[in-house]
Amino acid sequence: MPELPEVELIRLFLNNNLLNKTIKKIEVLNQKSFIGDSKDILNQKIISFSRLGKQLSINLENNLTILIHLKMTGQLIYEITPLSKRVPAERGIFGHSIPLKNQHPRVIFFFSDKSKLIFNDQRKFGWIKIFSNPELVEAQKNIGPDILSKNFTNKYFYNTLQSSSRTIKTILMDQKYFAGIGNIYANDALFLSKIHPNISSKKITKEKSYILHKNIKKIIKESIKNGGSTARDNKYLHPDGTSGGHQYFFRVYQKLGEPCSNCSTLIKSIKTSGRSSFYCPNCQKLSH
DNA sequence: AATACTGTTCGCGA
DNA sequence: CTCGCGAACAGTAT
Repeated sequence: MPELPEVELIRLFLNNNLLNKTIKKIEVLNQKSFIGDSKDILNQKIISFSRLGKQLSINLENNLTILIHLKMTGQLIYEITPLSKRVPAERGIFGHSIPLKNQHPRVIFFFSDKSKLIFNDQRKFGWIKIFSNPELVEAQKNIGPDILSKNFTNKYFYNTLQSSSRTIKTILMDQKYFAGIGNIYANDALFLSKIHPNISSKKITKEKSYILHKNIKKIIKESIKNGGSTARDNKYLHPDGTSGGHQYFFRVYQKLGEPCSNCSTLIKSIKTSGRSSFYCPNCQKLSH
């Protein structure tokens, strides 16, 4: 479920709450969700958190990394007692508590102070893997520059778009080119840039590419400020169980049949290599 | 009741 | 190499 903004918010939360804590116990409730030997990370202190695109790294004292991918329905929920010790989430102005029902715990980490981090994952697509440094580099070598990194330059962006005739939305969501964009932010960034999702990537002009590059960064940062997107069925929650607020600012994503905020034409939905694309047929023409 | 849909990515075969 | 499509899985909506 989560894209870059949601994973980044989780990273910030965990950095505020879990830094320097020691892993005391790990319960694996679904074998498929945890790859590696949990004994390797027992009694290890957490020294930092990092992120590449949608992947979250928990870096340990012994140089091993716990790499987490939440895929469609993964959640990380942090429970601590007493509650008063919890540092609030950075969740924007709309955050409110969501009752934790229909959870699907797959892996639970217990820490020295009795707090615990629960990995929920309804559909079991997500995973947690243990890596050494060289293994991590190898595992991430085919992932493109993170949207928020300085390597995500305008020039690299345009050159990449020129390199393929697949649809622009497919390219935006392909993590080997740029890391972090998923279906929500691809839809809304294309709308803001007045680009049809199914136009051939190499047909994007330099000027349009510049606008799209700017809008991608804008919308990703905007979502982080708004606390990320808690869309259908509360599949994204902050680790303290509160909701995000960016869903109230969706432009076209899941807005089928609603009027375009720009011209009031009704939003349409089509498929782009198997995924739903939402767009305004008036603002986002096929022939730009 | 059966089918389609869902915030993701990987592997297969063309 | 590139591409599109189904699979991995569980739940809800039509």
